[in-house]
Amino acid sequence: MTIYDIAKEAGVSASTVSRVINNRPGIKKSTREKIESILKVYNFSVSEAARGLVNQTNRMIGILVSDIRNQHHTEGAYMIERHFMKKGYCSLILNAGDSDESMAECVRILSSRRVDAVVLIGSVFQNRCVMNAITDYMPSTPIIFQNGIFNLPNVSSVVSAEDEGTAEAVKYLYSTGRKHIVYINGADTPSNRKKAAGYSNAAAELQLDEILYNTDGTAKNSADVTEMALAEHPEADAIIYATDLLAVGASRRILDDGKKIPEDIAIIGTDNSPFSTLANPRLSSIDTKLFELSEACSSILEKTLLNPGYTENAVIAPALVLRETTSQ
Amino acid sequence: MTIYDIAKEAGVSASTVSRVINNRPGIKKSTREKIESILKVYNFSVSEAARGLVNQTNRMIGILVSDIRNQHHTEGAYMIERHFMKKGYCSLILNAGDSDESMAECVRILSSRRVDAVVLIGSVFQNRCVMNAITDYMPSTPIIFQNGIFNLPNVSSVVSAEDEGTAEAVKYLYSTGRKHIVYINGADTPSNRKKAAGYSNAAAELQLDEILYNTDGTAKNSADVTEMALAEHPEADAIIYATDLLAVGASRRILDDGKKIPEDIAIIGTDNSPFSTLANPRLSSIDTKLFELSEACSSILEKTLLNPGYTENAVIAPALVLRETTSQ
DNA sequence: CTGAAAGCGCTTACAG
DNA sequence: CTGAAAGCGCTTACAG
Repeated sequence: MTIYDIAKEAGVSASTVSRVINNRPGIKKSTREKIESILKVYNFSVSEAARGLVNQTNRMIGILVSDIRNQHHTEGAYMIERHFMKKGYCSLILNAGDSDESMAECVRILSSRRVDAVVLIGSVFQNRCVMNAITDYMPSTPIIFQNGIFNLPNVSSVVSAEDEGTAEAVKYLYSTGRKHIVYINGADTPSNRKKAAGYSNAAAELQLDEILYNTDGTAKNSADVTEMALAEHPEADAIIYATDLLAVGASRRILDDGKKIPEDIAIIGTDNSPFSTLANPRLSSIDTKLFELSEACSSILEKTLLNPGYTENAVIAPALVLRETTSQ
Repeated sequence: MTIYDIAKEAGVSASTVSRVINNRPGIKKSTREKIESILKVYNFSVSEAARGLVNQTNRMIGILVSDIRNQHHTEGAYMIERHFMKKGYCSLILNAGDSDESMAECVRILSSRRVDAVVLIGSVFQNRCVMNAITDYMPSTPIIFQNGIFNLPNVSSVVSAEDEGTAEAVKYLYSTGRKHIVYINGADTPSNRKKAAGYSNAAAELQLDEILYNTDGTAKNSADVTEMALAEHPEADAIIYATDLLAVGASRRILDDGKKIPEDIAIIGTDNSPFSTLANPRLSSIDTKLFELSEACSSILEKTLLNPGYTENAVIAPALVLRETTSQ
C-alpha cells in the first residue's frame, strides 16, 4: 500500500495525498477530508525510509553502548530515546561490544544507516579505532560523547569529574580518621583510570600510602581481590571501589571474614546505583550524576539537531552520598 | 557521496559500482579492483535506506520494551540485537511506556519504519490496544511475543510457566514445614497475575490459607506492605515475592524488625536476577529462565525471517534456585 | 563484462 | 487548489 493506491482510491494525484499527509495548507477541505477518511480506512502509514530519502534525513539517531544489559549505560539511552521519539526520531541502539574494532564497525554501520546524529555512551569508546572510524565515516555527523572526549570538530562531550569525586571520597574518609585507604579498581577503561588517578592524587596530597588493586570488574573477583588486599594490608581501615557492584560483591566477603562495616572497614562505592540502597548494609557511594550526564547529552543533542555545527563540552561534578558503610 | 560519484570517478556506470558493492559475479577483475580502491579512498558506505527501498526490506527489526532501564527486559533485547546485527539487521529499540495507548503508538511507528519483524518483550503488551494496533498496522509482519500471547496468525510466542514456578515454590516451602505462606505481588501485569494464580492454586491444593498482598512493584512499597502483612499475620513463616527486587527491598525491613531469615521467615524471590546473589542474605529465587526465553525468541525470529509465515509457540519451565533465605 | 532504463515510495518546485 | 515531472540513492532485469 503506497501513496499511489490512496491517490487512485480518492481520484486525486499522489502529490495531493502527500500534501494532506504532511498537513500542507492549500487543499480544498472536501478533498482533504476525503483523503483522510481513505487513509484511515486503510490504516495507511507513510514509509519513513522513502520519505527520508527525499528529505535527506531518516530521523534516526544512533546510540552506541558497549552492552545494553548494563544498567549504567541504559539510563542515557533511555533518555535520548524517549525524548527524541516524541520529536519523530527513532533510536538505533547498538551493542558495540568490548573490542575497539567492533565499536568502530558500529560507527560504520550507523553511517550506512545515515543517522542524523550519534551518541556514544561510556568512556570505553575513547580509543583511536573509534576516532578514526568517525573521521572516516562520519566526519560531519553530530556526535555526543557521554563520559568521553574526542578532539574532533563534530563531537560534543559531557564528562563526569570522576577523579574529583574519588578524591573527595578519600578526603572524607581521611577526615573521619581513616589513614589506610585502599582503592579497588574495575575493568581497565578510561573512566576507571581517571577514578584511580583521583585516588592517587588525593593519597599523595594527604601523604597516605597508595594501596591500589585491580579487578576484572565482576563482583566475584572483587571479593577475592578484597580478601587478598586485606591480607596483605591488615592495617587497612577503608576501601573505595570503582563501582557499586564491586563494593557490594566484596562487602559480604568482608563481613564473612569477621570484620565489621564500617567500624573496622569503611566502604564507599561509585555510581550511586540502585545497588547502593538495596545493599545490606546500605552502601555509601560517589554519585557520578548519571542522570544529569544523560540529561546534558540529550539537551546538547537537541541543540545540535536544531543548529547544525553546534558543539559543546560540559563537565559535571560528582557528589558523595553517605549511607551505612561509612561512619562520620 | 553516492554511487554515481564513485561511478564517475571510476569511469563506469552506477550499475557496475552497485555490482561490485554487492559482490555480484561477472565483473572484470581490473574493473572491480579499480572501483574497490575508489570506494576505499572515499570510505564509501551504501545508503541502507535507498537500498531498502528497492530491496523491499530495511533489514531492521523493531523491539518494544516498556522501559529499557529495566534489566529484566534488556536481556532479550540484547540477544536479538547482537544476533541479528551479525546478519546485517539493525534494531530499533523503543521504550513503549506504561499505557496501552503509547504501546500501540509504538506499533504504528514501527510499521512506518517498515521493520522486517518486531519483538515484544514483556507481558504488559498483552492488551487489546496493542492487539488492535497489530491487526491494523502489521497484520502480516512477523512478531515474536516474549512472555505473552496473541492469538493472531502472524505472532509467535514464548512464555514462562510462571504459575507453575510459583506453585513449585509454595510446595517446596510447605515441604520444609512452612504452613503460613504469604504472597506479595508486583505491579498489576498479566505476568504477575499469572504468578499469583500459581500461588493461589498451590495454596488451595495444600489447603493453606491464602495470604496475598499487592504492591506497586517498588522496593520501598514492598518493605511497607511486608511490614503490614506480618503485623496482620503474625503466624506467617514464609513469603514469596513476585520479583527479586521486592524481596530484597523487604528483607532488610524484616531483619530490622527483629525477625530472622530464614529461621523465622523464609523468603523466595522471582527471576533469579543479579540481585539474588548480591543480596545479603543471598536470596532463594524462582528462576523464570529469562535467558532461555530470550534465546527461544531469537531462534524463532530467525526461522521466521528465513521462512515467511513460520510461527511457533513455546513454553519454558521455571526452576527453583535455593540460597540462604530458605532452609531445607 | 557493462550500461541505459525503470522502479522502489515518497516530496516538492513548477505550471496551470 | 491540484497534477505532472523530476529526483532522493539505490538495484536489477534487459540488451548488447
